[in-house]
Amino acid sequence: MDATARISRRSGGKRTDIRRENERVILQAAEKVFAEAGFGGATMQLIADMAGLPKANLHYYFATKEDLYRRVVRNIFEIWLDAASSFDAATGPVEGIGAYVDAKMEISRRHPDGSKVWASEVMHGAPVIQDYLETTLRDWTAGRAAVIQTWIDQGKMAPVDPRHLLYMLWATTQHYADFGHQIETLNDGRPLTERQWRAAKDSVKQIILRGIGAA
Amino acid sequence: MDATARISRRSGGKRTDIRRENERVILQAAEKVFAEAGFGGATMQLIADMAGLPKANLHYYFATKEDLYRRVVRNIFEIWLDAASSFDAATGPVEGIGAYVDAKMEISRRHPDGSKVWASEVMHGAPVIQDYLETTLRDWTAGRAAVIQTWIDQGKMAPVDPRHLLYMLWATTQHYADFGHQIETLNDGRPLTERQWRAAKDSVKQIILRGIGAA
DNA sequence: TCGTTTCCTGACCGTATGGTCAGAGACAAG
DNA sequence: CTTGTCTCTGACCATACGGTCAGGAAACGA
Repeated sequence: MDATARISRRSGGKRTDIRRENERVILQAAEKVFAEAGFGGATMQLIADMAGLPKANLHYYFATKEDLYRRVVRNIFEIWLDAASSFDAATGPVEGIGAYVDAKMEISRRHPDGSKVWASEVMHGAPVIQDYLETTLRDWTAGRAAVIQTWIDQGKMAPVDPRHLLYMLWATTQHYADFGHQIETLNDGRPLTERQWRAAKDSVKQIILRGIGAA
Repeated sequence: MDATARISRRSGGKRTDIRRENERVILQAAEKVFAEAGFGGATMQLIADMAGLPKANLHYYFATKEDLYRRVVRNIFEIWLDAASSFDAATGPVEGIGAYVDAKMEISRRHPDGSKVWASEVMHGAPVIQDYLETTLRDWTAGRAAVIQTWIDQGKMAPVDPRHLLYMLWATTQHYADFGHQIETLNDGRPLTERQWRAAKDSVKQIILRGIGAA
């Protein structure tokens, strides 16, 4: 790499900034629109309006609607994978699962749109991220299931099927994002308060940890 | 109602049969297509092809795509309300919640498409069934929460927030329908067997019932 | 300043979609 | 057979959509 290339690629470069900033704005708008309307219901025009850019400009950064969608889905997937680290550092179920629930509940709270896009994608048969399910997610799941199994073997929790436990963790935490509208309606039309979010986390942790005989 | 009208409206009448049968076929096809593609991605042509009818015929029975969609959503909602009866006849959490989980898991297994359509609808802000959420579902939820509270007061289970418990029941059971594709992928690409479904039900019941101190 | 690359966008295009409609066909009642 | 009602459908229409493109504007390096 020569000096010229190094300079033109430096992260603070104006060119780079423009591209990065616009991609960020577009991805953010796209996440929202895909979450609200689904892939089929979303339109490039709607995303463009929400991003404050002409539609043709979107196609300059993302060749097709599907490319844009793919990026949105991968983004949320990576956020979730990060939350997995909660699991690793732990020495037992109370610590590990507790931290994992906290992390995933926080994601449901902070990134409800991304969660909905992911849910939608999987519900429709995962047309664009099937390979991720079969590789990354499969490996991740096998790894955590093994960890849970060792906890069981060590007598740190009751013998439960690790996979069904994982499904329950995913379902319960993501429910607060995917079905947030329903929860809000049942909460007299008001979003959960800080206090209520804490109660939700505590309830989930309490029931599950006690349910697996770890608390 | 005079004799003529009575005859022409009798349930076995040929005219009535044609209408009912065609509506049934259309609704069945629509449920599948809406589940697979979402409201925006579904097309009347696709539904027509799946139902084996010309597109114009669909518009004879259902004026608009939205009318058809509305009917599909209400159908699954009523199926779920029926499952609620499991709750009522019970005298305690083990019996009541156990039966409710069984009923909802069975629905996830038998009507995964309906479940997906419902999930999609709620995720997108419940544009067509918001009134149902605010009336029927709100009442139902309040009623069951009260039942759970009495069980707590009677010492039949630990003090947990009834609402978060209900959310967990909904989330966990519906997960097996809505994320069925993901579960199948993690099950080496094979659908859950009869045995595995039983294991799933048992795991869910075991963790939750124990988690609320009822088992 | 000049040349080059990147960025931007109004106007445009082919296609697919939801929906309409006139009229044909099926059936029952008198 | 006649009349009236319900069922059916090919052909059609206006619109909206994803995507393209030519060419202008802006940002650089030299």
